[in-house]
Amino acid sequence: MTAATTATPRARIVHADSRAPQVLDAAARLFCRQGYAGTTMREIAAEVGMLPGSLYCHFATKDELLAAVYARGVERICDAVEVALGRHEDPWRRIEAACVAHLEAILRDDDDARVVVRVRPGDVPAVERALVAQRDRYESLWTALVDALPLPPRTDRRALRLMLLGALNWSQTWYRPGGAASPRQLARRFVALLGRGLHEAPQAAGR
Amino acid sequence: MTAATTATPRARIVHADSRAPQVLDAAARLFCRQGYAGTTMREIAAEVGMLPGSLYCHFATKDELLAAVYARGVERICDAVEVALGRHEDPWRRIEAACVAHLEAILRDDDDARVVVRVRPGDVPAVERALVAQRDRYESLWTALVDALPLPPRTDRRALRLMLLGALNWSQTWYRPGGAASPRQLARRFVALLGRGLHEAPQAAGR
Amino acid sequence: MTAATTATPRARIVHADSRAPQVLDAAARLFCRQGYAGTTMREIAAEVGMLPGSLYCHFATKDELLAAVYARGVERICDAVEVALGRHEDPWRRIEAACVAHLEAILRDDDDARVVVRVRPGDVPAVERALVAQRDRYESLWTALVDALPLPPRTDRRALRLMLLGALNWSQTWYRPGGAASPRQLARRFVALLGRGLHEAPQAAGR
Amino acid sequence: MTAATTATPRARIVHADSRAPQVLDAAARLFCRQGYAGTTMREIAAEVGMLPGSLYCHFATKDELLAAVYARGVERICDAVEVALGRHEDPWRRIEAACVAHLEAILRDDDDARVVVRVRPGDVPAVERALVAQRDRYESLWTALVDALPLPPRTDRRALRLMLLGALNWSQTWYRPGGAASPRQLARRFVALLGRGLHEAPQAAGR
DNA sequence: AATGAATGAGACTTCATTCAT
DNA sequence: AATGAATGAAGTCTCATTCAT
Repeated sequence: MTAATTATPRARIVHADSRAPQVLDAAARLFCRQGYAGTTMREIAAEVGMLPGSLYCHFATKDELLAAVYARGVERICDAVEVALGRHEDPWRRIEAACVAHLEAILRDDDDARVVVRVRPGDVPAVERALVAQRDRYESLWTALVDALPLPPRTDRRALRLMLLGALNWSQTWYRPGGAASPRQLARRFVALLGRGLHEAPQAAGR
Repeated sequence: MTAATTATPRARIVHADSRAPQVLDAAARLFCRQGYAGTTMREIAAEVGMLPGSLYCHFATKDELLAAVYARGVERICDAVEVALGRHEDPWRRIEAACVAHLEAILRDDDDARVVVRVRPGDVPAVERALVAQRDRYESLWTALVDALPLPPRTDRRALRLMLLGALNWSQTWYRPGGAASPRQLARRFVALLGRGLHEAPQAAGR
Repeated sequence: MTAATTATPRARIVHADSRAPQVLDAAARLFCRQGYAGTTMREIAAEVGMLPGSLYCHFATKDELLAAVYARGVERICDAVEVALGRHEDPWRRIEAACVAHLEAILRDDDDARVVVRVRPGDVPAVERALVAQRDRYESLWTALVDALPLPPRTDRRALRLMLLGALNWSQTWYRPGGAASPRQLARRFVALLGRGLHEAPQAAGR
Repeated sequence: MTAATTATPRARIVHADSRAPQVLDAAARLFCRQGYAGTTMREIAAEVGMLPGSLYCHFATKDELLAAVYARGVERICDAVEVALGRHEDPWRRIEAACVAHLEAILRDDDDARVVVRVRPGDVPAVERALVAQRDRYESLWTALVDALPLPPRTDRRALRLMLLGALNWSQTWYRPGGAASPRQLARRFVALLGRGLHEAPQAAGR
């Protein structure tokens, strides 16, 4: 943190009492609970205590509202991961930290982040490009992380990245808070499974 | 055996040309392309060349139509995996075969199977129970597969199962046919990544 | 009753096992419970254990089905009233007996009779004529009954008839079986109220 | 008091030209012409020159629209009767006035009032309670009116009330404007029939 | 006499969105 | 920035009815 301290809000010329953020919050909450197509503008408005028409003071269309939520979500995950990365230098430690941050973001109450995993860009053609671009920006970060790993020769790094992110993202499907493992533990176990190798040492059964 | 036997088992007044299967096909196609909420009964009907109301001769509600598609999908994946398993005895070979069968089912043109991965049961409360029950039936098969693996002591077998299935299922999100790797190759790479161990040092084991 | 005795059914050429009567029963039951517009052919069919299309083996349209029920209903009320009239000669006794018979018919389980009171002919233009004609046939009977009463000069006999029948018919709106008074009692009280005169004798308050 | 007062009490952003009343009018007109089940939202909308969906700006469901019409109807009848009662003190005069007011309300062009008699609450389960409650409110007024009558001992006052109201209400079934008697005349005749006593012998009393 | 599938119209209702105020 | 009313299209589903079998 630099000079600008807590009390002094950044001088954005947005009316201080704009309720756009509230709208985004509500939309995020509903999108990630019910999906995009399963959520109506009415519901979002009701959640904020507005009338449906009023939403259009802040966002031109439902699609754009999603895009805004999505952007915030990617931002949050990026931030979380970057903060986590800042604490480690070892490549395996770094990827583990990234997994923990990613999983915490998409499993906990950060609705924006969860939307990024929940909503398929292809379902909203009008903004598909924008969504994919944002998601790609984030995933390139993972490409770098995986590339930095010291791996056995001929390891398929792309498959590794996809496997890891896939496992993490899919967990949103079955994870329920208060379950056996916390997001942090879960992330670590996934990484451990990959790192250690599962073929029993002695048997070397292989093919 | 008299005259009226083999050819006409009991087809008497059965209207053999029910178009229910076509409806299921169309529904599966659209559900997995556009999602459940994003698909309309109108579209399904149009795809079969029926009027929307005619769909209700075969399925009482949209929800039930989904449930029927879903059931067929689980059936198909189960069958595919079981057939694949029949060819192997070694636990690692078996799980690899299951991964290949699973991935081929949910990435190729088997729309029913793809719907199982695409649609979240929680999005359709009216039939959530039914969907989850079917999916669970299938997943228990995986629990057995993972349990059969000879693994280092204290390996978290649940995490392993979730990781593997998660990675497979999520691939539906990004996979495009004609890509770099076929479903079969992809599945094998995922399994290989897990089996070998990626830490450089004791890379001795493996295939 | 003439020669044709009980065991020998009149030689109608209707197939003895026709289920048309069952259909009529079911239709009557539902029409008088839910009204005409509020009852569907599906419901009627289900009540008889048929499919909707099968109803059309017996009745060409829903309207005609109503007309048939209605006809049976008028028939039943007429019969009941005529039987009741057969037992009395005194005009007041006769009208009281008619009221009792009428009320018992439209309040008890005779669904056909109840439909006659429940359904407004005007709601079913296609058969309105037929319904009204049948109802009129019955009401002419009441005109005769009222005309036969020895009444004070200048009594409005038409108003009397309308009032009496109106009170009787409307009771279908509020009457619940098992209530304070039976249909028979109720009918008698109505007649008594009319016959006795309610102005208190001595006061002669009137206008 | 400053400038901005009297003329604009609080009308600020109130869109004064709501068409809800027009919708109610149209609904009442159609409900009492065709019955509740026999009337469609389309028809109502067309009658007001709206699109069907626009009706839902004002009423959440067809049922609620009926409830609103019904409420207005009860209100109107109550008002009419109470106004009529205000002019009389003699109990017989009062009940006669009530009958006249009631009958004029449900036979003339007050569609709201007519709906109250036309529609059976039991046909619309979702709002049955509300309708019955309103109707009961009105009928309690009649209980009081009848109780106030000086009647021969042991007269069944409940039967009297039901008979009178039944006769009045049922007249909606057969009455056609421009007929022999006006609603006012009809009501008076009904009351007269009850008051005088119709047995020939002691016809002394009366008007 | 009855079935099962389908029709075609239309039911009620909801959707995202617009716009004058 | 927000409202209340409205739009126009479309949503799921139901209706009476038809017809080959």
